[in-house]
This record gives sequence, structure tokens and C-alpha cells, in this order.
Amino acid sequence: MSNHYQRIWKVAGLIPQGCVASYGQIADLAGLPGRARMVSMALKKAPDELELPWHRILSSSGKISIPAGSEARQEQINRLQEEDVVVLSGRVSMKQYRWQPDLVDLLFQLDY
DNA sequence: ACCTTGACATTGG
DNA sequence: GCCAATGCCAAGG
Repeated sequence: MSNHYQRIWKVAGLIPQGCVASYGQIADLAGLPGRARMVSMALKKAPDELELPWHRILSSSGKISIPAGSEARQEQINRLQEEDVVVLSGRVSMKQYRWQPDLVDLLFQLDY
């Protein structure tokens, strides 16, 4: 598996409960600017045992990106609401919940 | 190697 | 805020 996935998984795993991030934001933090779509792929391929908080990752507009009708979509909504994140019409207010990590801490966390 | 697909982002109307 | 057009790029056929 490419080390890009590893980096994405690592960053995604650091999103605190009650917060959300966009695919693009995770890509940026993983040192992969412009590759938001790779984040979605990496999440789909992530081993279950990593227990990544995939539900905290949304489109940049705050909309849930999982297609309607999918079972995972409702699961994402449920998980967010369990963390007291308000979801209205399949959307979360990025303004209120966006993760704003301390970049220095992040570097330590990622072993750079 | 070529073409299509997508759990994306940005821009312009 | 919604939508369409564009750009993007790894995966899978």
C-alpha cells in the first residue's frame, strides 16, 4: 500500500471527537495538496482495525459525501449526532465544527 | 496504454 | 445557497 495512504490514515485518526474536517483539509495536512479524492479512496480502503473516525470527514461545504441510499450514510449521521455534532439536511456547519489543529503538535503526532 | 469513475474543490452565474 | 463546468488524480477495467 502506498505510503500516501498511511499518511492520510494517520492524519485522519487525529481528528478529535466532536470535530469535523474536509477531505481537502486532510489531504493538505498529510502533505498531499490537491488530492482530496485520494482521501476518500484511502478511507474506503482503510483496514477496520484502524478504527478511523471516517464519519468526521465531509466535503468542504460541510455536506456528507456518501451517496444517498447507502447504509454507511445513515451510519455517518448517527455517529456525528452521537458526538453532539448537529446535522441538518445532510450537512454540518464547518464554521462551527471544523477541526483547527495546532500545526506544531501535529508534526509531533505524525513523527516528522 | 487508454478510458472511465469518484465518499473532492473551486469558481462563476 | 444551488448548480454546472473544470481541474484533479489514483484505481480499476
